[in-house]
Amino acid sequence: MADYEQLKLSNQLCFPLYVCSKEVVRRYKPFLDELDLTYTQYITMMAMWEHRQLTAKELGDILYLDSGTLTPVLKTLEKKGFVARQRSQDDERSLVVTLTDEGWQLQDKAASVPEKMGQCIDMELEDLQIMHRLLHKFMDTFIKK
Amino acid sequence: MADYEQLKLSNQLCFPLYVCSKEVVRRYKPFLDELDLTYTQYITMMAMWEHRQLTAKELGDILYLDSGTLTPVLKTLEKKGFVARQRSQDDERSLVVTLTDEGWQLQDKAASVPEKMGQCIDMELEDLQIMHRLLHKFMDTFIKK
DNA sequence: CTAAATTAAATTGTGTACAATTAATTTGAT
DNA sequence: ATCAAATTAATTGTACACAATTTAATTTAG
Repeated sequence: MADYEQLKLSNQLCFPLYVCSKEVVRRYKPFLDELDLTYTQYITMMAMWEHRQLTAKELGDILYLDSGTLTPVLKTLEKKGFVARQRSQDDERSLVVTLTDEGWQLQDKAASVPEKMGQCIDMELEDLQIMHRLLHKFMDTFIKK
Repeated sequence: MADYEQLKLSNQLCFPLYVCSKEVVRRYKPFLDELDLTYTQYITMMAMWEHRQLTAKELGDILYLDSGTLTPVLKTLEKKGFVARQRSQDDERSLVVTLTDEGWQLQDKAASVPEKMGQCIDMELEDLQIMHRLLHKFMDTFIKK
């Protein structure tokens, strides 16, 4: 007789991870709508604000996204006027992404988003800190090649 | 001068949640390929194995998915022969989902997936347990209406 | 008792995600 | 120096995910 206990959703680690992730992204929506950004576009902009200039490859490494996802996201951000895309002069294979003035200005509007989000999360700070630490520890095990 | 420190990816809770969720789902893939299931189809089957019979509404409540996602997933599972879909006799609005023999048989093949996944995760059991507990605590704050 | 409100699925439209492939460029080993 | 191997984006195809709308059935209020 097989042990099906492990097949229950409540015993999985992945399922609550998947649900919490989706739920938090969903709660960003009203705030990100004001910036005309989706969540994926938002984290892309966050990486750009922090690094000023990145290749598509570097963005993919930072965001854990491949070109199949990033290419359309970057084209959309370009269309919205927040970033510029141009081939690297050193290496024609590379796509260099930079922020436009409008992209930089958006950072001001975005500055209040983390705090607003914090108010949406009904959990003790200590628990959030532990979760933050464990998730980063977990991420560190995803040895990126 | 605005404080942009909070806009760094490393200070976010959502970003590692989002990355870890995607990575774990990605690691399920080789095991789920053997069952001819995607991750979404897998958690749907897990709910069905646990509850034997559910309406689409109940499945959505359990899996935190809406009909826009579930309808095509259930149609695919029906096409693969794992579930049957039929209207409730009590309430024609409701869609009752049941498992086929093949759907039940799949549970045997799926029984080893959780253990195989456990071996893929390079983190101490204690950390995983804490994370599990905190994620469930977090989920409990998503007061479902 | 019936019109209005509610509920449940399905549909539509947009935007990811990711695997696999393709195309262009660069690198490296001989 | 040269060509095979590696690297980088882009493309293609499949499958979600969710907001918003639509359609049909049921419930509720007056």
